[in-house]
Amino acid sequence: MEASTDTTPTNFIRNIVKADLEAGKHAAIVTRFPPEPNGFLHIGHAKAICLNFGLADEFGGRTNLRFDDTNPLKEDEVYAQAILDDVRWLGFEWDELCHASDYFDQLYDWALHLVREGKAYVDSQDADTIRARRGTLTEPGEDSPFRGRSTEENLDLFQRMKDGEFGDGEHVLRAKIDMAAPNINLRDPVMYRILNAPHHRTGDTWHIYPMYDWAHGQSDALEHVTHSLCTLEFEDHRPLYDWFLDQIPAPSRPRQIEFARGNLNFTVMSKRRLRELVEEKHVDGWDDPRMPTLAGLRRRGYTPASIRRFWRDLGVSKSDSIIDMGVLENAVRDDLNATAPRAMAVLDPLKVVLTNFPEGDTEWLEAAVHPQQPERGSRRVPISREIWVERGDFMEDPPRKFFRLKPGGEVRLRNAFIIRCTDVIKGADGAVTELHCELDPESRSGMPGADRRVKGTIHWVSAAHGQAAEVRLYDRLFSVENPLADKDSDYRQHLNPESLQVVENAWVEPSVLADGAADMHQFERTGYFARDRAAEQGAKAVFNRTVTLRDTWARLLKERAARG
RNA sequence: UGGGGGAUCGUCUAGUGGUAGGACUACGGACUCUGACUCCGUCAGCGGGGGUUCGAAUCCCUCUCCCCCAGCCA
Repeated sequence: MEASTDTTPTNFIRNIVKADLEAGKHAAIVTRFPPEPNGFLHIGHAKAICLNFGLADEFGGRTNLRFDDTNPLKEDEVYAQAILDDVRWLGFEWDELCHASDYFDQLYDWALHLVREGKAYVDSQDADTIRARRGTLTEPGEDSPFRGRSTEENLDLFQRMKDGEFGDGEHVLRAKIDMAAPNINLRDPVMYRILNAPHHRTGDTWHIYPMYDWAHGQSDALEHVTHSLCTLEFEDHRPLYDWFLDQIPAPSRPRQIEFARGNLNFTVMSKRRLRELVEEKHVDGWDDPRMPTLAGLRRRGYTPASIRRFWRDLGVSKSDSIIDMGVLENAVRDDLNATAPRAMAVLDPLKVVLTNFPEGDTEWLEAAVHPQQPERGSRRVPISREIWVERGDFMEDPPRKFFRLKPGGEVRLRNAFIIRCTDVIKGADGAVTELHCELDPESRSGMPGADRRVKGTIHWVSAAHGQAAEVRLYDRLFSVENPLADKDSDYRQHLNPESLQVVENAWVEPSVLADGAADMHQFERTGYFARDRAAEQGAKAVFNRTVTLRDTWARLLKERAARG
């Protein structure tokens, strides 16, 4: 995984763990990652994954992957499978694979215990009534008329709830705590609801299902989890978490610690909204490369290492944050810059005829797989009389400091020769259709004359050898930083209509599609690209642009334009 | 106006009484057969007001702003 020389930045949770270990509270820590299998994991989940697994790795502890599968109405096996895949892809392996549903029997027994102790009762009010009587943020709730039921009656009713004698919603089991508690979670929270629905793992066995609060802490205790890490919104559930643990003969005593979610700008990060985007076809599935899901990022070309490093570098705290997407992009660039083999691809082709290159000839040039890592060897790149260059690399009437091709100007063809533009050919509409250039044979890469310096270097692909490819360019999914900020408009209104741009006729050099070629490349000067085999229909290769390279020139132009 | 949290460079984050540090971004420069990378340098911050103290991001008071909670969701 990470190089051992990397130092782990500390944070308040790590400090707690360290202190607990030093104090001898635990022989070893146990953490857990507890997703509900009701959707795909996103980059925010990766924070929790890295935190939990990272802590256990660092301190020699264990981490369980536990499916919090207490609501059969929302859950599905396909999500569970996707979650497993994503966690493994991220680079982590769990010690035990657990399910809250594994504990349904134990939970039921403990609930019986609470009933017998007079700490839980069957409430037969309907949902609306329960809600109405819960009180408000400022007013206390009122006791249910069923709150005083006898233990015998509670036991009988609860048994029959379990046996499936009732319809959905007819009764619930509630903890008897305090209807006037200022913390609403303590106003006799529901422990079980009747759901006559099959569960993806327990089938038709159960007609009642435990609520989150009644399942989570107990599951932690059963697994001997020492540090139960969750996000901030559960902070005011902690008193309840502790209360439930106090009522049962728990086999261990876990501690809940909350940290802030990591939000990214220009996207949304709730499963509910991501599901909407998928179901309403605003994107092409959970693994659409524009999605912040791990499946989407993977398809986009993000590497596990870059995501791990991203979260490690950001740290963990309790303050709300919105992380700039640029930070994530920078993390992949960094990783890919070191690992991705280089190649040339032309996305917006303009034909160049090398007038003094013999017709029908092919010359094979040597080009480094990675210029900073000569040990990775070289690839062979063919050139012929006609080549493609990037349309944007030529300007007939260029601005100041334009180092690329212009009439009469010289530029180096990356890995090849210096050429001079001698003619600009235009179509009837005045648009440039073709360039005639003369190459300087002395300036060939690797030859004595190669050290002649020209200011610009551009990439190219031999027209006779280039492979046709489709390239998909991505921009941010939303056009505003925080799509949820405006309470008056729906976040979907802020979807960026230009988040996907399909380039049908790009050309890539042959090495990119050769046998055994990597799926990940840096197309020099344009960005990092991931082969998307799943998207390929016929023979044509498809590439997703993971991220662009930093482009100081483009930024300069933008600034100039802004200044007028 | 109930309860629970939070506020430190643009962003993320260290720092519980002793010169406010790092990372990313931005900016300037060097290098360059990728206007990339790398290297060097620069800018930039303790929400406000009081108080305690020789000394306060840190302790006290007060104000402001932000987030979460009234699912038989998690």
